[in-house]
Amino acid sequence: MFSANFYFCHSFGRAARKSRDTPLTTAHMSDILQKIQEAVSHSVTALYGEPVDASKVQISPTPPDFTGDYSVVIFPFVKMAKKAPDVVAGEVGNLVREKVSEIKGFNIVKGFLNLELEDACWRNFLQETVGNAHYGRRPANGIKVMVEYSSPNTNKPLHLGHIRNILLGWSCSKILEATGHEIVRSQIVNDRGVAICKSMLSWKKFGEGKTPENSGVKGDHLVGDFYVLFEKKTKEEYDAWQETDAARQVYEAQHKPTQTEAVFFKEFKNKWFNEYSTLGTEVREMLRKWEANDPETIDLWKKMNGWVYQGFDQTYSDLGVSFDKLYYESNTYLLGKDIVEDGLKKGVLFKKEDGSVWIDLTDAGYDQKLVLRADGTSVYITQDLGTAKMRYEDFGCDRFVYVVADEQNYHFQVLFEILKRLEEPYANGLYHLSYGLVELPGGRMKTREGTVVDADDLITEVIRLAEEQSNEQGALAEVPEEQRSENLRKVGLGALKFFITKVHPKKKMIFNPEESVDLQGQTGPYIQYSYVRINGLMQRMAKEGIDLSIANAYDPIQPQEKALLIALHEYPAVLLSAAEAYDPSLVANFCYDLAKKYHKFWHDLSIFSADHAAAKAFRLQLSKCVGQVLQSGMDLLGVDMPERM
RNA sequence: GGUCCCGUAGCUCAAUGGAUAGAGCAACAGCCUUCUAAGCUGUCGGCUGCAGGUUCGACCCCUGCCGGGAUCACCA
Repeated sequence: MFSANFYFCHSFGRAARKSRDTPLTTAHMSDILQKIQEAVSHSVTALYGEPVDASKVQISPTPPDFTGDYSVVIFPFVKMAKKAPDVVAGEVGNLVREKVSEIKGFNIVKGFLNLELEDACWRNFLQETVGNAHYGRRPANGIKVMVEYSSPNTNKPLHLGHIRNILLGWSCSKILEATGHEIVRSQIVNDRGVAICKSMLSWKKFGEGKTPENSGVKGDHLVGDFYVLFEKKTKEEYDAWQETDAARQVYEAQHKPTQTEAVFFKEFKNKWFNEYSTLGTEVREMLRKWEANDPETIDLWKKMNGWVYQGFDQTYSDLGVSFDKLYYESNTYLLGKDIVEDGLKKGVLFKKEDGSVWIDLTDAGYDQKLVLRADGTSVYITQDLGTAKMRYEDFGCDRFVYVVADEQNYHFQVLFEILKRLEEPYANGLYHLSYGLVELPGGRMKTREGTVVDADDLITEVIRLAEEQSNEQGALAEVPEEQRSENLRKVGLGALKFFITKVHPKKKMIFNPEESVDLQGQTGPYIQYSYVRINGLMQRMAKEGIDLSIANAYDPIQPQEKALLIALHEYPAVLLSAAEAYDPSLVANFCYDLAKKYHKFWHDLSIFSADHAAAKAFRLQLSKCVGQVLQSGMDLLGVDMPERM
């Protein structure tokens, strides 16, 4: 099937540059793709008389089944050349080869010009990369970005959904940082409102003085337990109420003909809570007292939120994430009114007869949206308008990334649109990193059905799985306990974090607690394992005092080695794409691909017992470089590498 | 109903508009006297939801359908 259009051109003019004695003066690998693009551009123009933008020349790694390192897509030039694709490829190939001394030869397959680079290029690339701890990273670009990646409520502990949110945000912030941005990591804590009041009231009525200290329950869980208890007590009250004469009268007077009693009372629950419930009345009273700064209520609120923060801090610390700036809703929920004032002045907003303030976004495909109630109090979006401005004033960031689930897409579209119309200076730098919800095999997680996967439980479980696996292997049997548990932590969390970050953010993901966090195959531990193998090599290398300087005498480079070199060479471009797309999954998939190639290399080729000293040195150097890049890439996902496993 | 997102192997996920759509899991069959087998190799598995269109070339872009989800609050 290849016979008609498959031929090699290796032999053209080889003699002059065949000698290995004098190393080629090559361009740095980082420049070579650009050099090829320019050469193609010039060649096409010279041959066919039409200008071609060098940056538009498509060049990509040659797929493994074909010979070559990089391939140029020739189809775009076929029309201007008025010749068959393979003829064009041959003509362009010859000219490009003359212009770029690093090209050893080329072949043509169905309109693809496959270029093979001199091994010297790759040896040089390895040498200049292996010592470079910053490989792939870019210098500061002067752009300041705030990433808000956690916005928990303080009435219950964090769950699996928060974990995806946190890991995505953390990873994005690391990727942006690596590509030269200055980062401010922020959290907005929803520390006020009716939810926390429910926990407070519940504790006050039924708590019997329980604290995290005297009960041994982690603070956020303790507060969450009282929230659940409140819901339970409310349900009991509601069930009892339904038996009363008052309930009967309400049902008789208000039910629709088609509604059974059960259906009616199910739908009536909110109304009942707001108008009939004793607990409802008490909790509203508590909220009122909070808003009135009642000292006793504020004290309780501070105490219980304090417990929650201790708990959150523990979970954040377990996940290895941190924040530069915390915002609290209790400080921001009144913000935004000045912006509304300003918007009215500018005529962007308008006031209805009742005094409420609105914006009309129907021309942008949205609806009319309330931004301030008639009584002058804020709604959700008012607050976000205010905090946006406050953040800008606090830090002067050029860009703001909100990591929030996709159920709030509409909210952010509207928010950004309003800020644009108000001509806020930061309005064009806003980005909603929207991600799909995490679902269980049976559907969404439901608090009421008790299917919520708790963050702390999950972390404990993945570490337990790692330990179980490790015990089967027995590899850590000799390792001191402290170091052992540290490695197991890294493996367990590596599995969890990789499992979550490898999925494209926009996609909703199915999380099966039984099966999802594998330790084999396309997983975090698979990648960590390749690092551990490399680490073993490095220790032995240090012990034996091996000199890597003869690596440059290695020849010829084997396909398994070339595959690694090409992958390593892609790394900086992967980071750039990931930063531009706010997409950690690109980095995750790159790391997996690199680890896979390394395992193959390990299996196929001997390292310490290589035939020649140069081969040994080269392979060690290559391994070291792979280890560096894997560590660097996984660090951007928040994954630490164990030394042993 | 309007708007937005997602439909790829039994399952979980990949694939800057480019070559024969790839991995892992599950199932089956192999590979440790050798640098850690959490590894490697092989077999099995597909009308990329359907139908058109644009293009030299479409999983990818456009249109229309069909499924699934989100959202359209003076909740956050």
